[in-house]
Amino acid sequence: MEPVEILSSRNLKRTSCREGIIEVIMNSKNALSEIEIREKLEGNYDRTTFYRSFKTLEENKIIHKIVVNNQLVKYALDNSITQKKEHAHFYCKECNIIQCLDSVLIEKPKLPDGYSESETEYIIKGFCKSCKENSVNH
Amino acid sequence: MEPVEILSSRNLKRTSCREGIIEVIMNSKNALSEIEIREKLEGNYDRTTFYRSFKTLEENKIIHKIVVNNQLVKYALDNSITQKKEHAHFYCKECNIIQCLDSVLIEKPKLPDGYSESETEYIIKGFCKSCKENSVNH
DNA sequence: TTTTATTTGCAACGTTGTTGCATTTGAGAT
DNA sequence: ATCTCAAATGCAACAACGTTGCAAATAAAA
Repeated sequence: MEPVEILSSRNLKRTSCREGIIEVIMNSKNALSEIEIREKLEGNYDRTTFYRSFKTLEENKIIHKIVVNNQLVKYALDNSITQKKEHAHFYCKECNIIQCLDSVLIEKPKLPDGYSESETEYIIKGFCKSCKENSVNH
Repeated sequence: MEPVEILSSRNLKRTSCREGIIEVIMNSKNALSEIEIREKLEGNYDRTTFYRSFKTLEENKIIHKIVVNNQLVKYALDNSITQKKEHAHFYCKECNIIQCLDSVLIEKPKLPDGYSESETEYIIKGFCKSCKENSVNH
């Protein structure tokens, strides 16, 4: 599915900023931060526009925000686009990459009586293979 | 265990700020934000001191930082103090309270070959019982 | 081409968190 | 009780992240 189709299917205006963000995220294997997206993007947009675009895309379930910690936020395509099930993410503390752990699924947990769930974040932090191999302490 | 004992067991200087933070967190049922802790604290400390105290307490596994999202961070006692197993947390989007879900344990996930895990965040967001009951749409 | 609601860019602002440095303080030694 | 010194604190300045209001520009439909 093309970025333009995704936008129009949600009745969102086709603007180059939105289109570009979707395209960059689509073409990336891993989740990307605001800065990483801006670097890969053609045009030069104001930070405000960026934040508002992210917000719109998130509200319309086109992208998904992954909060690694209070200082690092990354974005990936929403499951409704990728057709994936709810899954955990892996964050490498060395190379700062986030990848989907498609095999670690998030199951509906048993909540206390009367509680309801809307979203769940499951982030596993550690070191990826290449960072461990290149590390000094082995 | 008293705050003073906890500090000395980690070879940390006993300062009123550290002691106060530990005490406030100990006496709270739920995780607390920086502002909530400051409100309940006797003395008046500089924000810098606060952040450095949190950092020290976290590094020494006395408290644990729970990142709800990029704008909200809360602190709770570390599992090494509470003797609890790794568990998920519930965040109510209405009253902003975080509580431990002691019954939702975090199991060691199967990671790709060569990967290692150091910490895991599992946060379930939604609405708690009293907020759902008091809500308009029912 | 005209119209209109939406989006963008800019300026200003608020919050969160960090750094460098002088001063103060906790805690062990005297 | 006092001295000593590393460690902790307070202050000022700064950087990054994110938001708001408003005028100008633009997408999309008439």
